[in-house]
Amino acid sequence: MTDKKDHIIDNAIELFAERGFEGTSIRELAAKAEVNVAMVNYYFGSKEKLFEAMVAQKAAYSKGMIDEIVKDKSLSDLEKIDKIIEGFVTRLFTNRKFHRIIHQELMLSKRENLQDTIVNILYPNSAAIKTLIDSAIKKGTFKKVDSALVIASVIGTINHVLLSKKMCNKLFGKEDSHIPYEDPKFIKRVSEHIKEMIHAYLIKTN
Amino acid sequence: MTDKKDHIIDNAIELFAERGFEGTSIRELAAKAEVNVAMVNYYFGSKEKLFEAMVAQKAAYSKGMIDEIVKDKSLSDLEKIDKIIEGFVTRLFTNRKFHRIIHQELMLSKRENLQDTIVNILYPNSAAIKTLIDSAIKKGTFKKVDSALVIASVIGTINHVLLSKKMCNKLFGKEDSHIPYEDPKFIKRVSEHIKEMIHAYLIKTN
DNA sequence: AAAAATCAATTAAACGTTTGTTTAATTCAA
DNA sequence: TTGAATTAAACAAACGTTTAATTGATTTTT
Repeated sequence: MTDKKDHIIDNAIELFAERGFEGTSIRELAAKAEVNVAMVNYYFGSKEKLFEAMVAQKAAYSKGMIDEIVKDKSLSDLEKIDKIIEGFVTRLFTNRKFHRIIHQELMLSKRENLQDTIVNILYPNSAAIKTLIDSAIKKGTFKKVDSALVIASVIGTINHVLLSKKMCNKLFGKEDSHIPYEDPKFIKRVSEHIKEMIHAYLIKTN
Repeated sequence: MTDKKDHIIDNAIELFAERGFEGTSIRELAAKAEVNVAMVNYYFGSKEKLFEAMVAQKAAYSKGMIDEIVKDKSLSDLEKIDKIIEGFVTRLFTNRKFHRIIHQELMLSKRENLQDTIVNILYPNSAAIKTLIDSAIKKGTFKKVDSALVIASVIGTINHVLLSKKMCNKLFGKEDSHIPYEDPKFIKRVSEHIKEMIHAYLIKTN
């Protein structure tokens, strides 16, 4: 059943996010998912193919949204940037475990084919924002900024909060508890910060 | 000889950065460093202790600098922020392979003791900047910003450029070549971006 | 409706490799 | 002659994967 494949993938996401791909054994995974060791290879063929199946299934988490916003003619450029930031923060926070796995993978030089797959999924988002910013600069709406690095700042800020867990626990004074990644207030706090910072940088003051 | 220990550590940094800790075998490392497999355990005791020795040796890469800048009474708060950003960018770019390893480690939930060690090394930097920003806000020099997230933006921007290699190759239009991490011009481009963005956000406009 | 056949799902056990580590012998300079 | 450095070989454990047998529900045949 597809049901069971999903169940294995869900458990794999948990383990890969916490222990890494090479750091997770199929026996650990089988134990956590409460299935026989052989089932993983029966359903997916191999550990690597399980990984690919996971990416294929969860890839949609960042699709579509941005294009819709960019095309919306009722929004100003700045309103579009705001909506994109909000969407980004919400989606990455919601899918943070998968996001963590993706970034572990992007850091390494193993499985380069898979890296290309991931980049092909994620990059269009960055490209769309870049186009938006560059055209607004040409129009004279935005200041002449380094658009590639603006994107690095937006995504980098989110990533730092999401990925460097222990570090940010201290930074946000949550040493004994946890950062409330699920709390809408915290999510809003992050997206408001990014929006305000980017506003201050993009908007001409004269 | 300490000479040979360093030689092993240097090769370990290369491999760990590219293939991860679990993804690197002692045999691969021994082959690359051109030493016998047994030498790693002879010198370091175990693979994990090799990792710890590596961290201990390279930890100093971020020490000191910030404290000196913060204490310098000839600098304004904004000048201090600028100097700190420049120092951060330069140091992390210079030690980017080690930095990559550190962040692989921070993402995972294995070897928690080591994580604490790393956080204890890196966090004082973040804390110092936070104190600086918060006191400048109290003085009225800076706008009332979310200082924890400002730090996330500074470090996050650098990390995104340094860690998500394939992604940033595309973002910076270097698909066929490489991002010139060693090029002073590129390093300056990054630190100028961060400084300008943070300026726009921190400085009161009235 | 009962019996037989079919086939995907599931299992425990074993497969051959690779892993980190250790041993015991050897080299080699002090 | 001593003791650290170095080696090839072996170690047990863990790894991803495969096998071959069994289950159990569904379909086909009687």
